[in-house]
Amino acid sequence: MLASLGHADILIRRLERSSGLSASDLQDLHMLPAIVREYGRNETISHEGDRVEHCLLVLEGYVARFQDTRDGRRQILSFYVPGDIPDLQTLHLPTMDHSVASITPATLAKIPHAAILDLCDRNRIAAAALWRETLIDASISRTWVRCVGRLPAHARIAHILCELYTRLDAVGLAEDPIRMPITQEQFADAMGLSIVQVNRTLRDLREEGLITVQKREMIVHDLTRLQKVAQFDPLYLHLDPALRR
Amino acid sequence: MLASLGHADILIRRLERSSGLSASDLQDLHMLPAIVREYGRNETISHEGDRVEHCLLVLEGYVARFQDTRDGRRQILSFYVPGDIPDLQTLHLPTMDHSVASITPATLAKIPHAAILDLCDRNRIAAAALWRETLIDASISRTWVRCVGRLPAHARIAHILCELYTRLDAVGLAEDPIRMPITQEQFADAMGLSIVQVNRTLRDLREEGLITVQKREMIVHDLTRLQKVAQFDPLYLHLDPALRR
DNA sequence: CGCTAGTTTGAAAAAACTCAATTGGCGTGG
DNA sequence: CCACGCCAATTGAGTTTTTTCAAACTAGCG
Repeated sequence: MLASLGHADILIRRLERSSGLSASDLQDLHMLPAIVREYGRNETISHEGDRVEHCLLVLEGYVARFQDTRDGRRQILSFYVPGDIPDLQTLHLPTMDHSVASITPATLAKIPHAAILDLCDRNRIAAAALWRETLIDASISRTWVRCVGRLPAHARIAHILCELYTRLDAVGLAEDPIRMPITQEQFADAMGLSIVQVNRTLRDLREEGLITVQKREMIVHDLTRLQKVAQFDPLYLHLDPALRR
Repeated sequence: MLASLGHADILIRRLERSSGLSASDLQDLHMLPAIVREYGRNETISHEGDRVEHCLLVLEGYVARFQDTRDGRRQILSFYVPGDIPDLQTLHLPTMDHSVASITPATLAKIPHAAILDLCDRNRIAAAALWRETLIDASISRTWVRCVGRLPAHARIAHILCELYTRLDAVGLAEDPIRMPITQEQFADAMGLSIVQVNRTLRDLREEGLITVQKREMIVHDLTRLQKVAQFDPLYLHLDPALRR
């Protein structure tokens, strides 16, 4: 179905928080048409090499971007939660340089590039907010480079946990205990580790009393200490209103 | 000195190629004021945590962005060559989430954010071109995540060589033999390896006849085979005009 | 000529990986 | 309701990759 979506609401709330804009600046977003679709777990939504003409807005569930290596290994490049647009860069780079997949059952809205570009022409403030979102996405990738390139396994795992916790918290989705529907294989593919290593690292973090895991739910017991282990500094998420222009 | 720079030329030429725009669309860029400054080798130009009000345009030399870890290790996040703007994201994220340093003697132009933002308001086409540049930068970071996270040492080194060669070639700077003024320590910090490992890997690549290194100059003998070792696909650099909108 | 920064090599240690087997949870079909 | 099967988590053991440490070597420069 093609509908003038109330689904813009989640995007508006997101941009209000992340860019510190008022809802009135973003009213135009309500005009964006979208096709809403549900996906099962582990469905590939778009492929590296595709030319796309829509952006994907996550409404529900978790989504990831990834690239594969020739020998069939996978590197997850980032996780996305409701309110995120995993492929916003396709607005100006319509050829996908990576793939997108659901990692839980998920609901996504497909919004035509043409509509977003048109909106950007009419509303500079919204345009700047969207540009800013792509810049934060880039900042997250840079920090992953540092994380994967220079941190030992236990710090990497702690880091991704801190990031997910902080990002979910920023959009009001961090219940406690926090649901963490990510498999150990996915953590491994995200942090450049083997499944076995992830498993042992999680055990260690458990034994140190930093987290508890039961039935896909993760309880962060000691965020401060977890951040210390992770060398986690939330600066790169650019969430702090005091640091905005 | 604050001057209406002819230094815009290098930027214009760059955006012409990368965005497929005509020089007339970009005439406005000549209006950008800039402070030109020279730096020595290994000078830190801006620091993580700084709030900045200018962007840096590389006119000459090589520049890198990096983050440090608590124990004093360093991760280089990307390299920049003439025509690049290493911190274009500060337009909308004025707090630096990483540092910038010269890795050779370098000349940079400092361009005030206000002037660029003003230009973007007046010239949509230039604005889109700049947005696009930040998106390519993000794409490069994502590919580095895959590279560092999932490729063995010899593929990582081959990959960064292919990337530098291709990017230099794209702006007409890839002479043959190509000058590669990057130390083994910098390769190590870029690819998440130890200096020793980089040295041994370069030796192996040399022994396989893929490259020659003498006096800081690197000759790529067999780009095709090097790309194969690296699993290098230039798609992520988004250089191909055929793939543009 | 001696200093420095960078490169190179050997050897031992550490981190992480692979392989292989087992366990546990959960949904489905009988 | 139970058994089966599947996917994910877990554990042990041996191997590989990469790191660390230490020392020698080299080239450029004042």
